[in-house]
Amino acid sequence: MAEENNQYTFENEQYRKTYWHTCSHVMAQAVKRLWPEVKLAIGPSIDEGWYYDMDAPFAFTPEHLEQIEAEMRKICKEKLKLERFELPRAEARKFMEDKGEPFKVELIDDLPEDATISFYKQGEFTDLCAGPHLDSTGRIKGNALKLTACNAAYWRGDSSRETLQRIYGIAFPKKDELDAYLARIEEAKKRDHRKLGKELGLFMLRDEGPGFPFFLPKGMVLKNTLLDYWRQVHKKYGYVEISTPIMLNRQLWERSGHWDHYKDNMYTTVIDDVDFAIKPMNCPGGMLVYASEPHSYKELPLRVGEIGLVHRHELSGALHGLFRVRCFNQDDAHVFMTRDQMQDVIQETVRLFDEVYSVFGLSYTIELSTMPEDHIGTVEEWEKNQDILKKAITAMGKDFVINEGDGAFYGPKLDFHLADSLGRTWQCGTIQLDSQLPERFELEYTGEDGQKHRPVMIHRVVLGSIERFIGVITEHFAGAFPAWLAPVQVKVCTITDRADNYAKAVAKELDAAGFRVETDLRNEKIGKKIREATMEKVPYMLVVGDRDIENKTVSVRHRSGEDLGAMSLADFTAKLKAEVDSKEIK
RNA sequence: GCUGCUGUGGCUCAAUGGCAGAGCAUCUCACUCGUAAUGAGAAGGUUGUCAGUUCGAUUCUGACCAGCAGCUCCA
Repeated sequence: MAEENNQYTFENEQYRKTYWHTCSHVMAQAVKRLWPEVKLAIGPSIDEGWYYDMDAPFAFTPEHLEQIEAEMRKICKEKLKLERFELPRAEARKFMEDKGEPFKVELIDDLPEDATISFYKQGEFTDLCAGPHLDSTGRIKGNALKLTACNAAYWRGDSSRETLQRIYGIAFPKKDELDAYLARIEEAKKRDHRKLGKELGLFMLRDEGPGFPFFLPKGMVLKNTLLDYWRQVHKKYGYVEISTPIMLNRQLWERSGHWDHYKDNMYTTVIDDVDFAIKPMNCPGGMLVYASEPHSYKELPLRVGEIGLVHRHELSGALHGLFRVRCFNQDDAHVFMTRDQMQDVIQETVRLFDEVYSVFGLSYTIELSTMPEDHIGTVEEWEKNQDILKKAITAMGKDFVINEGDGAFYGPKLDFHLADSLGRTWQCGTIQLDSQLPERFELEYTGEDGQKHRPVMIHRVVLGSIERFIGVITEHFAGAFPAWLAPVQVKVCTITDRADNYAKAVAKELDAAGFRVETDLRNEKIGKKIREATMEKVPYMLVVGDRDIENKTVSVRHRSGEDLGAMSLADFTAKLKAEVDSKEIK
């Protein structure tokens, strides 16, 4: 407990959580003072700050939040002591019933019969809570707290239950820290890929197709460059590539299990009286390719990649820029192997992931998702497969956290969550172990013994969805993509129209050398051209004027503002080539 | 899908129950300029859609669509 170790600093995570937890109670107290009819549900501290869920007869607005904040500051000034006391369950229940707090009663009802329930009292306000808490509301710095949002949340996370009002807050020991936090949030908003995507002309979304992104010319360059790299890496790791149809008949989806387990998210249609579904996943098509010819153990592990366009009908409220769409390209691959090869293949796949992510300077955390309620296959099979995943990852010296019951319906998986430069994480890569689909599709290979055997397989994506990955790196780089990825790598800017022909010749030469180059020959001042190219995040600007024509040079400026001076075009080309080839992040 | 909010030229945003405005971008003209915005002019909008109230609706009401925040969901 914070009081005991006397670590009154946010460096101490326990203290930080306790601080925020107490803030949440102060917030609840403030709300009850202002609107006694509000029913309290639950108010934990979270990774950043806290929230409190409550049932109010109206929806909170930003104006309400200001009122609540003011009341919270008052409570802090009052320096109310937090006193802990305990009651047996039955008394605790009656206590909350008398106070007219139905959600608290429900919480108590879920505790064991013989439980003793702790409460914290601060002034006139008492709340059910396990603690710990600060010893006084006076410990909270009133001017360094802020209520950041009010929103809806389901009671107990259940969409069939009451919709409650949730208020989020954040607080720090000092006002500077609050200001720094708020500044960081502002910075995050500037990096939002939806904003940058529009500004940089990467992609767009239209009312005519909610969740179906359009890629614009510059976004397409990004996507294709990414895919070129992807193909290069996968070739190195021994993958072959296939492409399977977007639409296949119902029978196939019934066989794969998708019709039963995933139908609500699938787009279906009827053609010549036969049900068809647009693929939400690539695997059944991949199964058909494997099954189309006999295989030998000598071919295994057989690594088959597919950049597959999938469609999934996600709930309208879940859509979010490129992070959550209804149609996207998966950089999918299925690796067919013998049971003996499983661990090696998983480890090889993780090495491939490491190689790809490091190119972008992205770090990740791993989650192991285990057997869900709705699954196919036996429990023994699941446990065996989960163990293999654990063993493979542990042997590589990597940490993981377990995400209970979140596996795919056909098998357990390792999910790779990428952190962007602001520390937010997005699931991108996944490695899913599957012995069910080979069974359902009766896949076989001929073993050394001349007998037919059933292979096992993994489904895996590195980038995840190309769309999501583009969103992640857009935010990660704040739109300033490394030169090898930048849609436009060089902008040749003229000082006067006397340099037009020279600029065109420079651009032509760069284009011939394989670079993506644009010219800015507009009748504008050089300052304006520099400004606009910088805002477009073009890595290099080549300024050319009379002096450069005379000396046969280009004056090089990096988007960071650094002036690299005049050099020959050959020198610049060599420099850029080195930067592109090394995929340097700059 | 749920709760709340939002929707005005290509973009960012004003304003109003009585002829809809600015900046940027676009086009034209002048300026020919050395590292983050040269000046002037022109053109551009049935205010998301459909109903309703009203003498009159972009403004008020309702439904729908889309977006935003969060929840739920997420192979």
